[in-house]
Amino acid sequence: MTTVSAVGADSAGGDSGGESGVAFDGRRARGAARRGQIVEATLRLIETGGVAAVRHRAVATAAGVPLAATTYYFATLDDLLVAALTEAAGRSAATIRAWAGSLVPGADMAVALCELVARLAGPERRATIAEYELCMAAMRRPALLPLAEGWVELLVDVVRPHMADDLSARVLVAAFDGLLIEALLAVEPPTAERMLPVATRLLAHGEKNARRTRQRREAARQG
Amino acid sequence: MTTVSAVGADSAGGDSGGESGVAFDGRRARGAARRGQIVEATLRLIETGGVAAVRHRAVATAAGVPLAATTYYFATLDDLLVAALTEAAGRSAATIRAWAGSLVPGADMAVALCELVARLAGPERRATIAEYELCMAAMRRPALLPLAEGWVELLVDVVRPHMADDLSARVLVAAFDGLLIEALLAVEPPTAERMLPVATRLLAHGEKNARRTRQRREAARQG
DNA sequence: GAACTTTCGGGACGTCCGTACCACAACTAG
DNA sequence: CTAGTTGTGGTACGGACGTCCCGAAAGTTC
Repeated sequence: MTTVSAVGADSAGGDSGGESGVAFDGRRARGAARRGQIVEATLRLIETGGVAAVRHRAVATAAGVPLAATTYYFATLDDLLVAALTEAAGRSAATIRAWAGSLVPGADMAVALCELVARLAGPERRATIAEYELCMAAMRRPALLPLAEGWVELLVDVVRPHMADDLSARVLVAAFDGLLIEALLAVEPPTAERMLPVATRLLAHGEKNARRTRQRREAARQG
Repeated sequence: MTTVSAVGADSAGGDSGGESGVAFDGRRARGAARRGQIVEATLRLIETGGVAAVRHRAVATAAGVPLAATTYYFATLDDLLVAALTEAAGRSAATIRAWAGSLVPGADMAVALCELVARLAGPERRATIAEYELCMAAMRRPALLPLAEGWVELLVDVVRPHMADDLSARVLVAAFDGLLIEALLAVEPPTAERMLPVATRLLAHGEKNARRTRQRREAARQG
């Protein structure tokens, strides 16, 4: 819920004292909370209206704060988008992490992936589109591009422990991206069953290999 | 070059006469040309500044036409985006068609795909981003979504004659989409070689199968 | 208490936007 | 020729926008 922003206190002036930790300033605490409200409202706004709908006034209304609060915490609209992208990346990684964590060792990876994609393109379609829109926005802003790239790397890192090797993790993420964007472009989101044939082929790099590595991993876990 | 718009004459009033073909109205011809200029300028604008940069005034300046010309041919900005998306989809399909046509029967599909993706994410990066942005814009506009979905189907149709079967074509397009979006999100576009391992695994559905079908196809071509 | 920092919030400025209007030119049809 | 249609383009209007400013309030430190 709370924003774990990487930007920190940038618009604030400067630390008052030296290196001693500021005990606890109630003002800053409430300020951070409000900042989180604004970021969350921004994400909600992107979900309903796209990145184009992100304006100071709209964000202020959605967050229930006065107009000046948005310019106080985010000097420019780009800063606000940076914060939103960071937050969205974190949420997305959490989603994938939860999915990866619920994988059972013996199950078919393609089936699990299709279920994830179907969910992201169906019930959670709006949030997914918001994430992709933020990625697109990042392509045009050199400052945001590393963040978006790190997003992909984060996904790879999240699924890596559940895969046989590094390459398999990258293959899975690539297949995930390909399936997801096509599912998002469909007039009505495809079911997991409909995507399964494609996903199976995408992830079937000779099933023998995969099964052997899987068994090796399980053996290592038990031994 | 010329716009093959599906919208036709919508902002014009109505046909003057009955069903007889209008012989040749020089005004309409020049009007269509100007319309094409405007669409092309819009695409150029999207390449450099994104969909957000599409404004009547900016388009007019880029196309070298007065402001009123843009509102004359496209009643609203959305109409202009529809035309741009249609045009972009056509160009994209032409690119893929050219690529598919240059495939040699025995060559490695993964290598060819990586070269295509490297080109689209490297030298032609801006145009590719423009296409994806238009797709994203389509996700929010019910009127445009079928067009974007048709785009994906078009890609499948284009590569289908070069593939063993229907499923292979869909797999290829999905891998293409996944690789491309990740390549676009990289800070510097990856080389074809760097993507090759992932692409190879994505397209390797048991190499035996593929080789057998390929040989069958070649035999059918020669016999 | 005083002095200071931080947050708050109303308001205003200049700019750019979409769109509409309208007189006029180019052209065709009769 | 006249009448009618179609393209042209300068201009203007109401509104929304990003951003800045500055006084007030809340809170902290001494």
